[in-house]
Amino acid sequence: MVLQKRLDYGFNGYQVPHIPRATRSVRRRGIIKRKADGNGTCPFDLLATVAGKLLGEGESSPDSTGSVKGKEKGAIVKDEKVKEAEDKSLKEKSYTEGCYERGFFISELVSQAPVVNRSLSELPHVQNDTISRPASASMSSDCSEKLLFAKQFVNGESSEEHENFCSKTEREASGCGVFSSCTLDTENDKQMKIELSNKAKVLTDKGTAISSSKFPDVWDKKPSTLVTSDENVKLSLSTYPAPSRSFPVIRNDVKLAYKDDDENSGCTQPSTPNKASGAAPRVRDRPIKKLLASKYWVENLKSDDEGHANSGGKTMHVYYNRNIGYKRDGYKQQRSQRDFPFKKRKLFKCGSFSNSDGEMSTDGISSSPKNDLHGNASGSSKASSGGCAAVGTSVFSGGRPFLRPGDSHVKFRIKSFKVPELFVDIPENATIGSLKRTVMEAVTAILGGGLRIGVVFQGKKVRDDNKTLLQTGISHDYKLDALGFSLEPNPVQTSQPLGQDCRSCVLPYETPQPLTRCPSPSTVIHTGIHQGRSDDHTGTSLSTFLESDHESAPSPHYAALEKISANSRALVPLTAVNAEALSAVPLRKPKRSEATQRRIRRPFSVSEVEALVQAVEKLGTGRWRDVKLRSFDNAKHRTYVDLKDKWKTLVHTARISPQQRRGEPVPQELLDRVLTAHAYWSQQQAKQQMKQPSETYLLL
DNA sequence: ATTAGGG
DNA sequence: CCCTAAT
Repeated sequence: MVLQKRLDYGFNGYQVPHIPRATRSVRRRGIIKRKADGNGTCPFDLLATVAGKLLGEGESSPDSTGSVKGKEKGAIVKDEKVKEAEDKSLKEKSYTEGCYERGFFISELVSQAPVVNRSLSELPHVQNDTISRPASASMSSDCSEKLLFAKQFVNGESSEEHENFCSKTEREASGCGVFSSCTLDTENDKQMKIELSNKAKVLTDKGTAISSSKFPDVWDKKPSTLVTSDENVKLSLSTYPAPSRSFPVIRNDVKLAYKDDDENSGCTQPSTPNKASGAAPRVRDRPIKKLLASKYWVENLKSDDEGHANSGGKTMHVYYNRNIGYKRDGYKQQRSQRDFPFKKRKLFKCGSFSNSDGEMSTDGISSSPKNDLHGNASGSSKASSGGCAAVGTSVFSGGRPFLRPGDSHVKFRIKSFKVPELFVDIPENATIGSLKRTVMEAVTAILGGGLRIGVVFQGKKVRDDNKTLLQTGISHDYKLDALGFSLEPNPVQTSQPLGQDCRSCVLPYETPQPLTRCPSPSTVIHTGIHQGRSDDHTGTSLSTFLESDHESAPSPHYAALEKISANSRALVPLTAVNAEALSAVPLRKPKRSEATQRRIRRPFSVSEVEALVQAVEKLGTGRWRDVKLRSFDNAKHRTYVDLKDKWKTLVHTARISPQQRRGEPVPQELLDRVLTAHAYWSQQQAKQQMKQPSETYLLL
């Protein structure tokens, strides 16, 4: 499978109302960085894998020292940071939304197509359309192109299956695809192979099949039915293209409203109460520590597909990055999540996508230029253009490709995935390397975060993860109009219970002001429809959810398209407030990677500790500058902040058991002195406060 | 520039 | 150690 990553970077053409940047940009940058660093833990393996391989791995450029360092920290997730990052993503997205899309394309393989790596320009209208979008400068990263072949092995029942697509047997996809290698810039030739263990299933929105373990509570995993057959579905990237037809993909239009943390988002506060309420311990409810940072994606649905009254905006709280932070040690993370689901979940809670389906939009991109008939072209163009779409889609064609009789394998290649939104804001004087890193981080954040893979077949979404490819109709001999994969908001975040809370929170922001985000004529085209989201899923069980979704019903491509267009308009509105918030958020922060290197770590030696203790004993805590002058005046690298921090850690160290201490052991004697001194000075400090309550206390 | 704390 | 907020 090849990923052609198209990144538009919004510098040049994209005109955004300028808004003062947030002052805290620096910090955010840091956040982002960390996020980017994380690899590996994705909600869904497939996605995760892809993202990880494509984005994370191999990305470490030599120059990104900072990044590397960042990894050290990576293990530690900072909720706040994550949130912020996510928020940022959201902001960016909304920001960008409707204006142009950035795409991540996995190009479809055409069997005949000789060219492995296609330049964007080569892409069919749709893609081109996107690319050509005004204002968006598209950068195509040369991602390695890989072909993805899905191969379905015939199981013993194959004959039966052939006859009847709907075999009773349900297979689950137990395996996750593994991409052997995929790096953005390098190793273009590598192939990615996805193997689904026996009983491969089509992963649907539920995404349960895929690493459900990571999000245990979110989805109820159905007990998978295991088939003993040896059949495997293998998706491998191959280099040769398969003929594919494009099918129209429908994309939902989602409006994202971003709310800055600084403005106490309603979400934040409300959420807390909820938590207390004991509402379902869903992720969402979790109050986020600093909700402030949380952003929301607000989806304003004026009308659903059916033309229902607008459901109101849907709020999606997206925390794309949440995972990233944890990635570093997936093991731990997972464990922790299980043990303390909420804890980690917190991050997500607000990030849940309330949109009913969770699948926001799918963009269809037809691989072959020819298939316009079905409106593919239009559909695709719309999709692609629709910067507004919340989610990226991929299109690929299934090729009927090489099927040998008796060989029930389905081979297809994902031509591309679009990354919903990436907004890059980077100084002109930034280096290319930093730009790359920045983009990479953004992409990683998005992919690593709450995305899941959606499968669209013949114009309709395949929601049942338990279905086999055959049951779904995807067989080696299927007509292959279209098999599409889409990147969708991760359902996890959408836990029902939470949804309302978040939503309510969001509401304020959702002010229905028409925002002309997508001024370009193409806007209409861009807008996607909100698929399947007609009903409010809140409270709906997942399964129900799936069933209820009308989308599941096979619908003609074009029908879907129509819907899309209709809905699209409604979605557009964004609150001015939101806009500002967004604009205010610093999108990118190249700084850290380049200039601001983290200082090297310099553990305090025992002698230093001794000096510190002695100084503090005499001067007390709170006079770090004096301490510095007194005992570390020569140690240029020791700032008073360092000394303060060291004291802090010393106190902590002294309080924990020796077994828990790490690093060069500090003599117990010193630690005892630390505690003594700390206690003494703390007492002194307390006394001081008692003496001069000052006006401050009067208030009470 | 410092101080205090959270991360 | 970093990052911020508050002094």
